[in-house]
Amino acid sequence: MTNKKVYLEIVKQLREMISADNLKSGDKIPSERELSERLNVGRSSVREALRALELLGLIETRRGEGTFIRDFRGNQLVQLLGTFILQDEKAKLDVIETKNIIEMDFLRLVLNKVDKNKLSILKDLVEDDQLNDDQFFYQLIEMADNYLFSRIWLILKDYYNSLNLSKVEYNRNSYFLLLEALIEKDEQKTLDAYRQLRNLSILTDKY
Amino acid sequence: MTNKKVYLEIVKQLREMISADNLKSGDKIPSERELSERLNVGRSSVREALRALELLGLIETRRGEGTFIRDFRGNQLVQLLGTFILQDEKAKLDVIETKNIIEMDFLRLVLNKVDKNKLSILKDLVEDDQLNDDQFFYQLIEMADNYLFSRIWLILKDYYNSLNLSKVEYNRNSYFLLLEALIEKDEQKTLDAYRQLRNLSILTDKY
DNA sequence: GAAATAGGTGTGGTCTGACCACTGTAAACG
DNA sequence: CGTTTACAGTGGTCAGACCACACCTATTTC
Repeated sequence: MTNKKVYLEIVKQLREMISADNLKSGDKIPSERELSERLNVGRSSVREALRALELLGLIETRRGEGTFIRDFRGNQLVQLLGTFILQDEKAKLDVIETKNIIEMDFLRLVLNKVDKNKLSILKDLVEDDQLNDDQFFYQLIEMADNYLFSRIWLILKDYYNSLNLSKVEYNRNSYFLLLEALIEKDEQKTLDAYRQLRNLSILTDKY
Repeated sequence: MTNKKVYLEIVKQLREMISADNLKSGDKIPSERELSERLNVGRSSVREALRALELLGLIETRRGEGTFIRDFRGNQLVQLLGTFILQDEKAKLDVIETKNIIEMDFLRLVLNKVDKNKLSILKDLVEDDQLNDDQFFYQLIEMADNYLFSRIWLILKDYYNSLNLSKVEYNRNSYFLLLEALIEKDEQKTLDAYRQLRNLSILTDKY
């Protein structure tokens, strides 16, 4: 029964190894040759496993040095998938809609954790034209303090920007209104300000 | 300049090849040996690329037959990542919070496109205990008609399930309340019903 | 003639050995 | 003591070999 693929078994072994030795990001894992010997498999099989994990962004290899565990949290794999998937028109509309929804979500999150100081600083930045739209929302999303959520937004942002939509010129005033609404902790007003910012009306009636 | 890794180049080539030939899921891609020859690289490098894509779930290989493009939609990569990544507690909380937020989002989406027939059918299914929680929400999310959003939820669901949280026993009644609220197009009532279903209260005050 | 069989071909799966490019370090040198 | 050099270890790549398996086809068998 040579049923199971060796490289998958190696992936599994590696996972256990990492867990057992409590390895963290930055730590070195055994060399390909050593793994090959220890696990009684060919080096090519080890490499297949490592390359797969590398593409997933779980490890990092440096020639002449070795293979290291990576900080998983920036899983770029979704972007990889994105370039494979996003194609038809409906998908584009979905991106736009989803991005808007997510942005409203973290506006609500921010409402719960309003930090007037940070918002004030942000206001100054807008005043000095220091930020573009992405950067503005990135500042906000950081306040929401949810890493996973940030990731989703970052990916959506990339998707969105890759759509090459005609850029709408926003006026600074819209951002001010939004920030003020946040400071006032007024959800309705905040979301209204957002809709105005994005020129939303019909489709997103409830949003 | 042997800078770029060959296997990454192969991944890229494959992507272009798939795009150019308009290959869809189920289609066969050239054999390892043929790719090796056509791209002037060693077969082992081709294999490294293919194994990586396989682990990502983008292709499927069948010994004796060949390598085929897979239906991307079934993202099993999440499980892999899940077991690798989700470690610290904050990350887990983020997953939970995010999943809840997303679910509320598509409840709102559904509110805009209420289809009483479908909701009625869903009600019957719940009545007959045909669905578990995931399936219930999957039915709802389909009504929201946003593929990208569905994908995000599916991923979150997988993450969530890989957390191995103690299962809360939901009672059917909560689902009924939720469905009724949807049918009535009452946003407040819908979200309240959802919170009750998930036993949310404090943290998600605004939600 | 139809069905069962055997063989051939093509495919992925794995291993081995070889060589290259690069890094870090210890030994040799000045 | 500082600099240079040589070497060992590591990842990167390739070529060739063999195995296991799936499929098709020609042959045999009934």
